[in-house]
Amino acid sequence: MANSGHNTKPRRPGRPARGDRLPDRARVLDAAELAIRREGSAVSLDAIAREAGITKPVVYARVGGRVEVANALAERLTARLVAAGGEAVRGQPFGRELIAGFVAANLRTVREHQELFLYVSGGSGDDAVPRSIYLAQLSVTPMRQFLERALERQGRDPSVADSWAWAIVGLLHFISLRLVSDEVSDIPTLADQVASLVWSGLSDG
Amino acid sequence: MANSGHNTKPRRPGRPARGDRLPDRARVLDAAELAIRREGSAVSLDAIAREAGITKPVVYARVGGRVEVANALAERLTARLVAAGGEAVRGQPFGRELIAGFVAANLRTVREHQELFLYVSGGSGDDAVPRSIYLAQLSVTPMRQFLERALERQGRDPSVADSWAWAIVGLLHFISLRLVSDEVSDIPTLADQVASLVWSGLSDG
DNA sequence: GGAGAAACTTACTGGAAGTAACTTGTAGCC
DNA sequence: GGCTACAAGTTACTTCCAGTAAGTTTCTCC
Repeated sequence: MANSGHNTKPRRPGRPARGDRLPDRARVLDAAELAIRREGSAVSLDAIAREAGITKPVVYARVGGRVEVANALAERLTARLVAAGGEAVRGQPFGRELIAGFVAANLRTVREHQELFLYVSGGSGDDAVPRSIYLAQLSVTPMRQFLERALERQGRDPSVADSWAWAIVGLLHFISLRLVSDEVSDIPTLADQVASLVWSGLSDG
Repeated sequence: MANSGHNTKPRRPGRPARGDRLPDRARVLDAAELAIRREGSAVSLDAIAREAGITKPVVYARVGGRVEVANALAERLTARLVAAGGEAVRGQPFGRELIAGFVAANLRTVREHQELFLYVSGGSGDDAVPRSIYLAQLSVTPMRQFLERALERQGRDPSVADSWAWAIVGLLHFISLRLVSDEVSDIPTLADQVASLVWSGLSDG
């Protein structure tokens, strides 16, 4: 991160000399995450650009407008969530424990990236809902595949996997919201409670 | 609705004659719903005011700014959702059928008020998340009470009711998102699939 | 009947997204 | 080697919208 920070004096206009390029897409998104951490989820594009040591049109060139920035960050966050969840279930036998571990891994990841989570799940702009759906779909796909395999191993009908995946992603989303906003802080307990619902359901069997 | 419509010529400034007041809070919110139906969830406060036949400062006087309008509409929508859900479960024996009916009632209500649903669940502004939480809490409270009673009747520990209520509300929210955005249209099937998850869970017992 | 409050409208302010216009450096070409 | 075209930036503008201040009319009450 050669040029990060907000103390860089404004460059003269024009193409930079000596072939040195300004921050690339990944750096801009890094800076965006930093700006969000610093200023919260209502951060402006100008602030993001400033954090990256560049100006707004460069953000547009590298990533795009508000929508694209938010989508790109949503992809990053989702990738981390999927990775953490996958890590947590790898090699575990299918059962309540696995689900609790999966939920806990998700919650820990969300807490690590609280402001980012808040930014991508609503952030600002009129497109919060389309983005929510986009964000959700990124999680839904691996979840559905996982459920399909699990259901097939159980000899049950896998056609519900898609609906169940959406349901579980939504469930996780709101539990995460509760975690980052409310005063609920005990992740293991919370994860266990959620797991008990998803595993056994409401029936008293 | 004496003065609704957008074709009213602009009044002269000043206090209206003959003691007739302009639309009250409820009328303004009615107009807001109408404007949302017409212009979608990115509607501006000016457009809402115009729809009500008034001007922006009156919206501020009656309801408040963007946040307050969105919250007020969220309360309305939630009230309808809670009413529809309560109606669906009244007198029914606790079981999978009841859950499916409850979910279906929710989904039908959301579909009736698609744009309103999209407006309150993200709409615009930086406060989408606080509002999501507020909106959720309105649903969570009755849901928690219902679950507490059900769990007690089953002789189980009711302390999970709060987490479960959040989980179920989130689940419903995303299933609703999927309904209004995706091409999923068959509410009974969807409701049944969701009910099967919430009732029996993932365990193959 | 006049002063002050009440209930409006118009007009302004400020911030942020998105874009046009300008500036500087580089590369290819004859 | 100079000239043209393009590449890669910044500055400055436009537009839109939320929120608010200032102005206008009517009502009320002494």
